[in-house]
Amino acid sequence: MEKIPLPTVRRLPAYLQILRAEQSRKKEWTSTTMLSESLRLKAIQVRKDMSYASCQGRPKKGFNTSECIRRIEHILGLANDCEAVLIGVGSLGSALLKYDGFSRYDMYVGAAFDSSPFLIGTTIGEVKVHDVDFLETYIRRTAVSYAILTVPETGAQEIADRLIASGVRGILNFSSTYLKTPEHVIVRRDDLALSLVQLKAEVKFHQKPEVIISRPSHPIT
Amino acid sequence: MEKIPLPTVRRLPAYLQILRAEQSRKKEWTSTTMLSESLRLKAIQVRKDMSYASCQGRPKKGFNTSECIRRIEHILGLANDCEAVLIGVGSLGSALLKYDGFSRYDMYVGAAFDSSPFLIGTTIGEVKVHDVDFLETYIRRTAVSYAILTVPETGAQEIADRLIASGVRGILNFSSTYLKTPEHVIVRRDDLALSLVQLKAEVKFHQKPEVIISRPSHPIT
DNA sequence: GTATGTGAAACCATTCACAGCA
DNA sequence: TGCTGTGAATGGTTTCACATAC
Repeated sequence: MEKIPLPTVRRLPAYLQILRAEQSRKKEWTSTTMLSESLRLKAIQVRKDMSYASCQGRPKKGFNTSECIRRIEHILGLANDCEAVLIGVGSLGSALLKYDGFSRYDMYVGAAFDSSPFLIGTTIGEVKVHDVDFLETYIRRTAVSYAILTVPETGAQEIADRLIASGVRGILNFSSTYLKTPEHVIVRRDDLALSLVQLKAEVKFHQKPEVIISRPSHPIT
Repeated sequence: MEKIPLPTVRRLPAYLQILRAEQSRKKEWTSTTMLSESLRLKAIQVRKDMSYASCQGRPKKGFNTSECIRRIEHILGLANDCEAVLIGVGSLGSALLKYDGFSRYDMYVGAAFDSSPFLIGTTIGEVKVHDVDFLETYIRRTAVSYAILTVPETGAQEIADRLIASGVRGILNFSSTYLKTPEHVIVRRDDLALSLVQLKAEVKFHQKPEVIISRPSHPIT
């Protein structure tokens, strides 16, 4: 199989979303043009990505929607349900527990953890909140590989260490901390403030580039 | 002034965070080594970024912390406070209103908007919730340039259109919708489910690359 | 004609190698 | 020796040009 560039892999979920929408509208074929217009990407890039993903289309028609969906789902490993745990049931943590979007990619939050006696035992958005002392036991028992970290900054590193020691391979970190983790663990940092300031910086450069930045091809928005 | 690569611009806020922490610890000088270890970046990359940002350091000492902070703040345009509005006071919207991290980058949410009579008039985390009908008036009056969109998918495009018509230049979109926007508006999409599935995909490729992906140098985690 | 497919070229970012300075 | 600074080389991604299929 061919080598797929990381940026391409990151765009695949976006294609998947559009393709699924097309499928639910009973469209058998989806063209590059359609995908590129929906996602604001250059048509040529979509075609190249499809080619990397070994999706094959037909001239004049486009790509077979269902087949393409299957290919992408396979590459992303979405075939079967995938559980994540969430640690830190503050306002952001609670919002994520109520969030229903994860199922779009066949993922779900199976359990939440906190140390507050007021929260332990409660259920938020169908997810039960456990005592954080139970964290290691739960992860080992269920062999969960992914964790969503919504704890205050000060506790983030400690919890991360415990997650990793218990076998977690991927951490979605919403705290502003930069976690120290071993090579084999992937951390993705989703810093809300950072998102906003990056947006601001890009707007600034876009309108009056007193500092000139390159705009090779912006990521999917 | 020199052209700064977009990836560099995106790393600047991270440097800023570390530099500020150093400053508050009264460290006059900050070295590349220190920055690179904190952020898990290669030292050479940090130096190159600093060079792009026209920060100049001294051999053996490093970079002057305060001066470097000023440079980066200037490039990112953080000099003065910057307001954003938030639309959609659901659970995620509320969490963001209570979130106190924006001030790290001298930004704040000045007003929130929703259509629910139960929310209009209330104050969440010091931010007042207004009737969404008041949106255009508020934006025009205060000349706000940034908006955080935490509305359900179905309403996202309509609100975006109204924001843009009122003069907003940057939208932080938390809905899963891909917005159609004119060239001059920057949209940054922060899809929570997408983050998790991207994390999963990267973990998958990292452990058993049946599909091989390139790993040039991952973004800051 | 219209849309896919692919090797080559262009472009951008990262890394290297080595220079300079305290 | 330890750290910054920079032009050149490398590596990866996007884009182009053109071939191909219906």
